[in-house]
Amino acid sequence: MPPRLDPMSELFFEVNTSNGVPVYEQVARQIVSAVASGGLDTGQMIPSVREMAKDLAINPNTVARAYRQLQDQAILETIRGSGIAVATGAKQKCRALRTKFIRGRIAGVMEEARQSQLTDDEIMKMIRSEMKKKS
Amino acid sequence: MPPRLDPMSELFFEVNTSNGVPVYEQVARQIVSAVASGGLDTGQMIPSVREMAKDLAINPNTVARAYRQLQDQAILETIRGSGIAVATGAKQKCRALRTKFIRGRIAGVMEEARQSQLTDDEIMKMIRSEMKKKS
DNA sequence: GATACTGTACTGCATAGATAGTACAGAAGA
DNA sequence: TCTTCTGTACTATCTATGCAGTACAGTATC
Repeated sequence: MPPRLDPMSELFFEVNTSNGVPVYEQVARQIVSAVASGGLDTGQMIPSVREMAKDLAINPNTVARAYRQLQDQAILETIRGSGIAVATGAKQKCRALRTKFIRGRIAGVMEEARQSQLTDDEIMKMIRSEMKKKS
Repeated sequence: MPPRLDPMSELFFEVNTSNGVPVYEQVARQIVSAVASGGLDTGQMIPSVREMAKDLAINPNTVARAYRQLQDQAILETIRGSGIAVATGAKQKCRALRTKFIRGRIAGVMEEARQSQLTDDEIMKMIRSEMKKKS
């Protein structure tokens, strides 16, 4: 069995408690991204609930909730008494999830922009300008 | 004084109670968009709290909250006993608000996409594809 | 076997949003 | 003047959500 991952040495998880996004969602999402990008491989043990909670300065239950959500999607699997590992076939699922999630966000913004009666040109201008800012 | 606007005849307000966005926010946002786009002009009386509530099948207090929020921003002004009208200079304010809001949304999605370790190319591909879908 | 670690279930608390009800002040219109 | 409409204020309640704290069950390790 692969050694457990040191949460802060290789991955750079962080939570923002003031942006409205539930903390457990942020944790789950970052795990999905890490698996999708290859930062976490199948079979790899992830940090324990308590360890992750300590490092992120959040409640263990919040971490457990994120893990459970990913378990329900068969992305993580529990080895009781030992820990939680990345499940077989998780990478493909996570890539699909990531795409679906971001596409959903984009669609949401498009819908809001449409309701605001902005033209496609105006929207694209804003997008390009924000994308420049980012990099 | 201009006649009060019939809420459903000229504007097409609608609320979605299952998308997580507070109803009062949706109402306020649609008014801002209407003013920004010229659907509502300065001096125009908007539907009364009770009328709007009835048409949208929501609580009058929820409508009042949306109106109050816009009053605080000097976009609407109260004429006690008569109703609420679009304030002077509201159009410019609303255009600025709308832009700020949508830009913020776009920036949020960009940030999420970055955290998901997607490249700018991948993001742009998704955006173009979603924009096609929309129209 | 004892200890220390795993995950997990359960309960309670705090907050935010929406609703409902009531009451009040001011203006329009018959 | 009287009625009816406006907005506004205030309180209470219900619900959903997020999070913290505690306790419990199973496994690894010495």
